Amino acid sequence: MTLSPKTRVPKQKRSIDKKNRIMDAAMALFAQKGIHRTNSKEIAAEAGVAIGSFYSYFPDKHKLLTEVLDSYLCDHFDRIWHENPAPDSTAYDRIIRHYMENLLRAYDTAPDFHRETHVLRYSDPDVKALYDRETEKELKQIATVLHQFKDHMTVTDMEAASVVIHSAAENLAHKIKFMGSMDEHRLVSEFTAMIYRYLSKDGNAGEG
Amino acid sequence: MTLSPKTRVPKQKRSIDKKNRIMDAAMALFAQKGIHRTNSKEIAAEAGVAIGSFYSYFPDKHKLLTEVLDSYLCDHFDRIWHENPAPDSTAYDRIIRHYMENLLRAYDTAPDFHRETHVLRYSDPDVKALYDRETEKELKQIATVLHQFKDHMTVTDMEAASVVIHSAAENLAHKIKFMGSMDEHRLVSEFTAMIYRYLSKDGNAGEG
Amino acid sequence: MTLSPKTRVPKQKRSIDKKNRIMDAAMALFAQKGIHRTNSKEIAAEAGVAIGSFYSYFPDKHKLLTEVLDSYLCDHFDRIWHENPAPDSTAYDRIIRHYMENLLRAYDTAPDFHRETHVLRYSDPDVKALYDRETEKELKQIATVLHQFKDHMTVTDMEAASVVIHSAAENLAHKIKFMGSMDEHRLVSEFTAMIYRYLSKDGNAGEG
Amino acid sequence: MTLSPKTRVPKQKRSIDKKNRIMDAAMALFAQKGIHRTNSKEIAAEAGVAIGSFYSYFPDKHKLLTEVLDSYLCDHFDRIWHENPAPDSTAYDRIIRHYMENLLRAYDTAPDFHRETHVLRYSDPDVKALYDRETEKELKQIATVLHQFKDHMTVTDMEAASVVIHSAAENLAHKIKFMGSMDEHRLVSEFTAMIYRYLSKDGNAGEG
DNA sequence: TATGAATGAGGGTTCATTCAT
DNA sequence: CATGAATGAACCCTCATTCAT
Repeated sequence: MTLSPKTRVPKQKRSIDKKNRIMDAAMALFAQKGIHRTNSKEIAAEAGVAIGSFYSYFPDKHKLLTEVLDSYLCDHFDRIWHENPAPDSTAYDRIIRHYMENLLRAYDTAPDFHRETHVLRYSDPDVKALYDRETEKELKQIATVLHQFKDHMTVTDMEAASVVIHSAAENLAHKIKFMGSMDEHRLVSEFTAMIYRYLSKDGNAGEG
Repeated sequence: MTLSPKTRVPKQKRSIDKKNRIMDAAMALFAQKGIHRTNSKEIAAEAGVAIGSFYSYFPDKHKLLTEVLDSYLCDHFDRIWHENPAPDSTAYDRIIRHYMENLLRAYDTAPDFHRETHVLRYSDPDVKALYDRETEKELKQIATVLHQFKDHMTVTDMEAASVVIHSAAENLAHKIKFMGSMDEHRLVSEFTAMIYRYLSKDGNAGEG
Repeated sequence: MTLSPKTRVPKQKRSIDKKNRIMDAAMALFAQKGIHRTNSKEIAAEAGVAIGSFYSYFPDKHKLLTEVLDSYLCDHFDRIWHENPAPDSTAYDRIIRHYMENLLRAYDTAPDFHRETHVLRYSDPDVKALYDRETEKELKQIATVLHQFKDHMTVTDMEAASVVIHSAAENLAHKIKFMGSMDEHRLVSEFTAMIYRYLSKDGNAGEG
Repeated sequence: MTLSPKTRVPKQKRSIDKKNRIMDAAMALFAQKGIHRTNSKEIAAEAGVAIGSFYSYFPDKHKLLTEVLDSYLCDHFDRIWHENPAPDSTAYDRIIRHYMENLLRAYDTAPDFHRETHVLRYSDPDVKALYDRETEKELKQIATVLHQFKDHMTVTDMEAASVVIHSAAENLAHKIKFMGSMDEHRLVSEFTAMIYRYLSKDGNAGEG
């Protein structure tokens, strides 16, 4: 009886389920068929919901996308950094490899969805904003780790270093997960080597 | 890095016949307004051509896109590798920096078009094929350069190294050119440092 | 023009029960946003009532409209004829001017609502029926007044005269209240002159 | 081959026919079923045209309406003032009656369409603009006529007089043509009497 | 060969009304 | 009786592509 906002704010369990059903259906279809090859009617049908319900939970198709993406990216971040914590070790190469492996595993939840939204990053301001937020969070984490080892490192511009490392890792993950580039194991090893030698004061030691 | 500096056939200023006029118009509009916000009528109008002519030169809109992209990527490759040949030097860091700078300059011709097509790479098989071909060419170039200096390098899996380097460079270029990430100069320096230390047998020397 | 000055039952401030709250809300929104730009959910929300309740008081949106209009038109009539009784005078021009002024004042209660429903008169049979009833009442009043002064008048077809006068007055009111036509005062004076000379046996006397 | 405007400007005979077919179909349907009960597909179907053609001639449904109305109102004006010129007489009442009769006849072309658009006058700015222009033209004509007879008239505020007369005539026409009010002949006579006595210096003469 | 009028499937969104809780 | 989630027909409009001229 309060002056209701235009889109329903689900309060009852049944409703929350429904909103989630729509989001799940959307995520699945976006991944399967691509985002702009999926229309709102299909999403509603896949969720087992009338088209009218769709529009009572989301003001439009685009807002649905950003809500799904928002939720996905939060999960994604947690999977990289919280689900499987880094080994408490001074073997930096272990930490680097662990990071890259976690990153790759994080993509396994919904690689197609990630790919489909990632491409919108460059053309859709709302999607860009969400990815930028995610990138900021990632950069902060990387910078924190770099800081811990700063006495053993040659790098001085930590901020730039974070960007370069993040950028390299991200695109490598995309090559592996989106394009099936080469053997994953070989690339992880090479990436680990690259970052290790880049950071390490004496470039020779390492895993093996 | 002396690979055939054969003069690049200038593909710009080719507004000679109708087909080329259409391709130029498409490229301009795709860059300006985005690929799926540009419709075939607009392209024909911009090219000063009837919509019917459009369809006598291209079976459909998608084929137009791939032809334009094909031509663009050939140019792009030449701009990176042939337009401004690498210094004949053993100062590897110079060569690395030179590569990254050339790469960034190559994007300046049509950054918006590059961005717009790049995103389709992940969802459109034909676009993917063209980018894959381009990537193959790039990897071969990088591998060739690595080979020249293999005695001064720690790296053994050259193929993996090429992928990792290319991947890092490409994404950094995208961050800089598509997203306006940080200061270009700082990132180029940091990238150079990363690759240099990664490859170099003794990780300490370098530019400065 | 002394027709029963029985005190008008104040229909405003009737926000007592749900049904009245809904009717008030509807009237306000119809006026504010236009009738077909107002949907049933908004009315329910504005009334602080569930949409389900709406439909337990009114079989459909259209019935709500006609009930609101019915009530409004009764008010409207009272405001013209009972609220501010005509001067007991033989100066006919005074009486004419008084009528027109009362009419204009009556519109001030809810000009936007009046305008919005008035237009439906021509396309909606139920709305037409209500307005026709209202018009009948008005015509009767005008005829009664004309009758009182029949000895001083040239007019013989009183029924036709009533229609012509009512019609002129009504449309002038709409021009003034709905369209902001010209200066109200000038038009009222000119209308008074027109009707006065039309009715009066010697066309020259009058107010000034 | 000129940079084409978004909606087709018909140049060939066939196209002009088509645009006219659409406008005629729209006018017929608007009259028959009401403006907002007529959808664009129906109009296209009635005109024997694909929905896509509809939208190549008109940017949207609303523009179609205003174009049809524009054309209709120009016709309407001509029918009142040019088709059947007023008698060259000094019998003012003849002129008044002639005006009212012409006005009524003008409505006979498309009374339902007139009614349907007239109601939008109060809520649609573009429709209002067209009707306002029409009203201006009418007022000018009336003022011109009044001017011709100014020596025989009592009225001094000609502008206000024009508005009052036009307003009375218009609404009377609506009552007669839209609502079937009373006998047309009686009302025309009474209207003629009213205006004649209103204007005439000695209020007694006249037709009969 | 060139033209541009014509096509119509398809997409996003609204809202009056119902009915299970 | 009150609630508000659910429904789905209906609407407006776009645009890749065809084909008669």
